[in-house]
Amino acid sequence: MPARPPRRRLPAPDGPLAERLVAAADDILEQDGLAALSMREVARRAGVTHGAPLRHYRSFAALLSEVAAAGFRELAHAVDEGAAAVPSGSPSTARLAAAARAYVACAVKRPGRFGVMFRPELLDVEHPAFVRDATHAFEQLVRLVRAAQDAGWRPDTDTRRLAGSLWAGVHGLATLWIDASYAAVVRVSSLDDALEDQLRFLLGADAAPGRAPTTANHEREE
Amino acid sequence: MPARPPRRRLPAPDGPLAERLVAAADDILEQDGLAALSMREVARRAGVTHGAPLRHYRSFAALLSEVAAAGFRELAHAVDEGAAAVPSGSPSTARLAAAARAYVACAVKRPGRFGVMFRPELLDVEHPAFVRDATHAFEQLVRLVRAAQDAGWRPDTDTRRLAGSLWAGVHGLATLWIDASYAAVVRVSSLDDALEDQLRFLLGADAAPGRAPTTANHEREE
DNA sequence: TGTACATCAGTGAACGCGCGTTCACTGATGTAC
DNA sequence: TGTACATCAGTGAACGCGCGTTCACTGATGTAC
Repeated sequence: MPARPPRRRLPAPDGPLAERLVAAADDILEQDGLAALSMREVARRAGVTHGAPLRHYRSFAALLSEVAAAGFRELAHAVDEGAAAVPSGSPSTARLAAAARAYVACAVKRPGRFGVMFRPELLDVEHPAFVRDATHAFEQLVRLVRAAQDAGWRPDTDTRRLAGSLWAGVHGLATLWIDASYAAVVRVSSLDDALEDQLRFLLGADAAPGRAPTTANHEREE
Repeated sequence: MPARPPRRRLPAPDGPLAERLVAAADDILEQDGLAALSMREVARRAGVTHGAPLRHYRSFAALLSEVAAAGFRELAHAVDEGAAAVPSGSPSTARLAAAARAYVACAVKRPGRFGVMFRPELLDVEHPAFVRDATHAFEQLVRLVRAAQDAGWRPDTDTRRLAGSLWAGVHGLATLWIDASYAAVVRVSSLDDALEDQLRFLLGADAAPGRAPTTANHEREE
């Protein structure tokens, strides 16, 4: 009977476990979706036993809140980059349109994580990083809206509320696209098309000038 | 030792079990939320053993699809009633605004069920009643949009796409309100306020004339 | 009116599963002396 | 340079739970004769 081999430590993992766990959760969300996400699966993916994560996060909800916070950070960064890439001198709404495109692209690129960010029943909504990063993302949108107002767009509307309206308009398209409801009933060939429609609707033709509505099909009563 | 009492049939339930199961699922969603919803809990609530539902629905997903279909039917009905209550002679967008208010009211009244309607991973998205009722609800919106176009609102935009844009704009507010994200960052005192903002943003001042934007607070750069 | 039979909705035990969390432990590491 | 000690991240067994689905059954009901 062979002697039981001495228990060895695995080679050092590639980083502090706390961060690797968040990365593992992201992987699971991207590859297998929210339904496959659990504390135990995260531990498996990170190469530790299922008790280990609880040394770093008080609960599964706390880990998910960290995942959501990271999602808001990446979202804010993508939106910022999108808006910053618009040349100065563009119409007042052009930066908002670019921000909206970045928002939707980010959501659709990682729909699982995006979903977690808006599922408070899975999260600890008091989690400091979550509150901080979600708030920060919205404040950034407020700044973009304010700049557009300073450049003449809807100057008489309350800035935060205007930001909220724009957010809801863009967020609605993102979620309806992700859950496949939009494409199931609106006859549209791609998300890009739907998004440009939405931007023209929300911001006007200046913001999404690429396609003129020449193909409009106004279904008239017979 | 007392003789075991003869097993008796319970008194006849108040309706065919298939329908009672959907009603029980609705109850659970309303009272305890989606997290509490399971095949077994539905059976418990309906007063039958947990095997019974499978005589009527092939799977839990099939039952949920029936719940979602009923949700779309009720949504379509509420939207229709809301739009129909607008007196003729009102501005072209007034009916759309009323429809949007009904949509949001319906969503917020039963947030659990509304959530299920847009969670394809829980449903059998090929379920005939689900497909039929979801499609029908959207087609009804298309008719309202077409009527508004006939009355002069955005006449040069493709009707279905315009309906899709409006839907996304209203749906986004509903979901962000339900998951508490909206109120967490936008300073708004009630859903009604947020909704009127949204309608003014999406449809213009004619649609939501109640509140003039006199309290606008354009946060200017310092 | 009575009897034999088929139907089938609902029962309840069982299967096999994965979950979040707890907890006594081990063993590598860093620190104090 | 060597020793004693405390720390604590990670282990792995266990707890108790609920889940969706299967399946042989029972027993009330409707039908055929």
